[in-house]
Amino acid sequence: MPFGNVSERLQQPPDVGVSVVILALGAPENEESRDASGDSKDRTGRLWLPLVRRVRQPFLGDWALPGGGLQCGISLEQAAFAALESTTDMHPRYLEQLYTFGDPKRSSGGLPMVSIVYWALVGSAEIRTCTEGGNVQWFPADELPALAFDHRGIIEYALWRLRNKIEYSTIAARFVGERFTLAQLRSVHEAVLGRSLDPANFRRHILGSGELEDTGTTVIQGRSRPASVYRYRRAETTSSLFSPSVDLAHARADGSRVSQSAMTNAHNKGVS
Amino acid sequence: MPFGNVSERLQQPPDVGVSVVILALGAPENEESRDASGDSKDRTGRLWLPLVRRVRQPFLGDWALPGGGLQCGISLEQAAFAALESTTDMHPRYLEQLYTFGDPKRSSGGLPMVSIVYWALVGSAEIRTCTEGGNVQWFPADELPALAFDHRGIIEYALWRLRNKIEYSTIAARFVGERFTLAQLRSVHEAVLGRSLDPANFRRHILGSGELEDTGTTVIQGRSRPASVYRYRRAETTSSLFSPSVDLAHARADGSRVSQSAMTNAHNKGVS
DNA sequence: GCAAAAGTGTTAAGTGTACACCCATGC
DNA sequence: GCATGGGTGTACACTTAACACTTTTGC
Repeated sequence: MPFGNVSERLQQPPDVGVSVVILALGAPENEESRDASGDSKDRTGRLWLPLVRRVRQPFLGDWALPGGGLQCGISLEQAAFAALESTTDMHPRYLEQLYTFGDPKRSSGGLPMVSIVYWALVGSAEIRTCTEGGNVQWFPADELPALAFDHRGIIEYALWRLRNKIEYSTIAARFVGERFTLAQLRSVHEAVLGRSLDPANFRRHILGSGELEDTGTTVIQGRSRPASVYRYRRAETTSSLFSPSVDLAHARADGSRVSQSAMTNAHNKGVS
Repeated sequence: MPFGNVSERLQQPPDVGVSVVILALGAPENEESRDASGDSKDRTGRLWLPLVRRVRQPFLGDWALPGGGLQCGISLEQAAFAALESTTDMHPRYLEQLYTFGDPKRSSGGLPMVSIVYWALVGSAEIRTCTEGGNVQWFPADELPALAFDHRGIIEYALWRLRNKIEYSTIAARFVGERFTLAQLRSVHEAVLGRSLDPANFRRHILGSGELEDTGTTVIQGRSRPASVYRYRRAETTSSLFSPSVDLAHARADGSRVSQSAMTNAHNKGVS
């Protein structure tokens, strides 16, 4: 790592790092903002994300996205994966590149910095096992604290991308378990979109896509009629160059796939 | 710029550069592949792009995307702008970030390399003024030569993105002049999409979007009824963080805007 | 029985597509 | 007049959204 004063550094290429916007429906329960967030229904009905408190200037004390530097020999996806694991101890169930930010003004007086930003989704089950370190804390996506650099805008962009993508892809499955009822899947869509959806039309739309299959079993949720349990069909193996969402199989110790191409869909309209 | 052998370099962060996929309908006429491309209608009916011949290993002699290194003090967009101007002497009429490629395998034996890739559109008028240097040559997008690194896949991705985006945004205007007939605009769509469109439905669709306004003048194209001349409305000034397409005003000597937010459109479905 | 949620059916409105048709010009 | 492309009208298929209705459970 080269050192030098600011004027020397301006002659060189800027630092390049990888950051991750990690999104989940809910947050760990061993966390401080519990008292402010109401009951557990309020938790799982909103999007939450972990942030890291900065321990140096600039933006000392503000909150920032988890991230790390670039290294040779590993891919950008693996770098994002590592940044996610080192801060939250969780495995993402979806990971895709968001955008690369490099405007000199974004560092606000610090040294120039290029950030290759990924966004990740983690399932509700993984959140419970999350160990919360001293400088890592979860926040509701709609009640963010003071953020360092341009990270607030980056998070807004990730949320916008999630809202768009949930309408034409199967990423909602990353928030729930392998088996789920249509009501559970619908509540995910409602939490992300921020509005209620017609259960009848949601059913027809999601089943009509052919992505789901009935497992044959039913579960009783409340004091109502039992609901059929569905799962996503396998063989979403149409991965191609036109689907930059990453296959993390090679990056995971257990070798399980966490991301099938989520968007070779013809309805996809390009990132932005 | 640090030097060292390969094993030393593997300890350090990889090199980071900016590359550009430059697309146009047509190519300069002072160019060698003229004899192979047929008449001028064949030229303007297809997408062309300029490539640079590599003069060093790896991939010596193959063709590659124009690009350059990163510098502090300028934005990524400005770096892409500079790479475009230095190779083709042209001003882009549209410029947007495509994707950042960083897989270690993509260098194929060379040193690890991260490429922040942009894609650009240039108008037909600018192409004629293009000076073609010795190592720069234009190729049809559907007849590419041997390409270095993973640049073929990058170009395919850019073309896929263009085909998607032309259906819900106004980027087709970047290929034509400020004033145009609906037939001219339709021929752009047909060239990009690779299929013919119903003139009546195209008219209704494009006029129904409210983006065009009639200039009141007409032109006679062939031996047919005169066609009304349209232009895009001004005040596409809803630029926001959700529209990463770049405003190049600050990067242009004449100060004219070349890109208004081309996609705060609700139909946008995220990049990929 | 009653409440609540699962699941089905129906209908009106909107959208995309194919194609028939008229209009204005050059020849 | 005739051919050509500009421009309008229209019918049909399909999708979307709203909502009434039936079914199956807990209480």
